[in-house]
Amino acid sequence: MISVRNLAVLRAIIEDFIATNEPVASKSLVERHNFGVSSATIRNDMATLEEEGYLSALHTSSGRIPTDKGYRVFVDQLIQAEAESVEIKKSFTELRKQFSKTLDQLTDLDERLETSAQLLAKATGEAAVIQYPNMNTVLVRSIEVVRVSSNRALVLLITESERIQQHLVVFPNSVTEELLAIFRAKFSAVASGKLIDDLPGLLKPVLESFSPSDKANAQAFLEGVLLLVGSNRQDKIAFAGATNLVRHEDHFAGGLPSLLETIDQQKDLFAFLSNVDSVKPKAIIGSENSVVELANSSLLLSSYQNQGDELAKVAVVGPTRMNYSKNLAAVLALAHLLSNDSEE
Amino acid sequence: MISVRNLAVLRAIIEDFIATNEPVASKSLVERHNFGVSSATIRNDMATLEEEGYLSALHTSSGRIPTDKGYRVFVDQLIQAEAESVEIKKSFTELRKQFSKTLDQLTDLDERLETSAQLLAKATGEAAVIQYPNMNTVLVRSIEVVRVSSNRALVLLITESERIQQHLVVFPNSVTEELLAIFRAKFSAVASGKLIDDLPGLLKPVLESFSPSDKANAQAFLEGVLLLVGSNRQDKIAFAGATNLVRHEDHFAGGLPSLLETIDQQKDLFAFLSNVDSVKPKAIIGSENSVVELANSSLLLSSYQNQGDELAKVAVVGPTRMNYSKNLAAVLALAHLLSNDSEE
DNA sequence: AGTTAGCACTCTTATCCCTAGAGTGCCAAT
DNA sequence: ATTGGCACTCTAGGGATAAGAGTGCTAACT
Repeated sequence: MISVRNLAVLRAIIEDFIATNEPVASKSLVERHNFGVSSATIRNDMATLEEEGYLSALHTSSGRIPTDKGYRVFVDQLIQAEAESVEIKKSFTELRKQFSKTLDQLTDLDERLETSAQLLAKATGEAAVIQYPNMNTVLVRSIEVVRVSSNRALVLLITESERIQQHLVVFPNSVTEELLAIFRAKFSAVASGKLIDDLPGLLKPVLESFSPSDKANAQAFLEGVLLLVGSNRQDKIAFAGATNLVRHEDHFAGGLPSLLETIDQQKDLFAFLSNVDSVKPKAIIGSENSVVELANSSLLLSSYQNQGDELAKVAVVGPTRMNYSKNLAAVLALAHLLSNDSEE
Repeated sequence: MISVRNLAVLRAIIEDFIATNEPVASKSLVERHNFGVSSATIRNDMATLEEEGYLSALHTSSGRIPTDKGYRVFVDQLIQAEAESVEIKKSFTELRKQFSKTLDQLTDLDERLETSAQLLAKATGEAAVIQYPNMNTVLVRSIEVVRVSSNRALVLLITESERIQQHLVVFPNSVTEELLAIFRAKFSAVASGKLIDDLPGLLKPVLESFSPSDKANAQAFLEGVLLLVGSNRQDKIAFAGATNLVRHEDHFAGGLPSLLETIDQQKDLFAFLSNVDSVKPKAIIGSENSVVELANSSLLLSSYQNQGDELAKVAVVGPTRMNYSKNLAAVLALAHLLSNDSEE
């Protein structure tokens, strides 16, 4: 039923619509693209495409705009062709280089992800969402401590992927350098090489080995460590590019404020991203979206990994008429950088 | 020329205008406020206020809106009365409590200021800007180091105000724990008790004391420290609440994008804030503003201190018709929390 | 003197109506 | 299957008009 030219026309319409944000007319199509046929023929194609549900018209005598289903086949083609597309590949390597320039210097997890989101938002001109990594499969390298004052110290958790997190612990009693060194040695010895998730169970028994006089401080130390462990569990996301959403304000009929609130709450969005079961890049277009507030936006996402284990997702949020090909390259580039597979 | 009731009317008009964002009519004024006079009388008052430049009318038969000059006397009154105002005082203590709940746990400078900006933005419903503190008067307590891998270590700079900054240093050659301890000891000994600003000059000579084999690593260590010092000099600001600006989009006739860019660039805004020479809270209203992009917004700002030395400014950015009294309380509360005067 | 009622006057905003133009859908011809 | 041609539909924009909101002014009142 759908011919090759039909698809070409669909593709052209989507491209033009993304570029202009105006319903596309048969005449302007033949002007811009070389179909070698007249506008009347294109009109016939458009009619069949509309019958099949790939296009819709605002009213009888307006141009056509793509439906979600129309975007769907377009994006599917795009993702399919992603590996071969010279254009995407070029954009990918360029962005990868550009991103790594800023990212390579950052090791603090928060800073790294926050910056990543900002980079992605800037590169795409849309909003960017990055899930905090799932640390289930990451091993602890060591626990470190730095004394700040008589009763304060910074506790650091260092993983094999060299992500560093820290927390300032306030001790009930003053602590000496020596005591902190003992804390560090005992806890780090137990934690080293273990899964982050297992730390709570493993470290608690260590408490028993301290004399009553040190126990309160050791407890505070332990709580500091566990807080770092816990902070890996929060269903946190990094978000950037809110101002880009504003540019498309009119597109989000449901109301931008409610959309921003959903993002602020993080939980829903995090859960939603987690439930997308694809490791490969994927687009979720308009009405396909189960998060109501995103109903007339698109999500373009991919996942990043650690040694092949999926850590979390990277996504771009924008209007259904976003530039999928450009944004796909950006998402892939960032996902690649955040992954630890190709560690030098 | 300006009577007491004139001022009361001005005040009422401003309050109503802030609340409704509609030109205020004489009739609605007498309905909402108890002036005990008729609308005709109010009209006379409004006429004199307009003659004196406190009000303006969009067209002959519309209500009146405050001019920048009108806001000026209103805000001046407010700041004058700030100390006595029960309302502001109550709001102040409440917000202070609320802010401190989240802020007290944060010691990392970036995190602390970023969160502060977010809190302020949320409390005011406007955008918030916080200057990074001027570290000219802050003393270094110590330099610390944590080994992460054979050629990486986290270098930390701890100040007397217990602000902590860190940076991951990558060494050209691998380093042992012992060597790092020596680095730490030598550099920290020199830096301790000194002004941050003086570190570059003081630390460079230390390099000479290392054997040629260690020099490259020591150099990397030093560069890490200096980078931390340098990051205090960047004219950096923390910003939050961009989405709140969007709500007032129509108000920023000059264009929101350019405003956001100015904020993104940071430099201009930082310089501008630095040049405001008031330690006391201050409002900068609309056209008084020398930063063009802020020309039709207001800035409500105060400064925070360390032992009486001004560190930097805290500000709220919003439309000229923002809620000055509420926002003043919030700015004061945050400035108070960021100050180190009342250190426990 | 200051205040007030009353009314004419002004300007905006909404609504209706109309027309020009863009674009399609379809038919008959190729 | 494609195309030129043309009727048909719907929108966007431009007056024109009417209703309503609000002021400014005058003359009367306290």
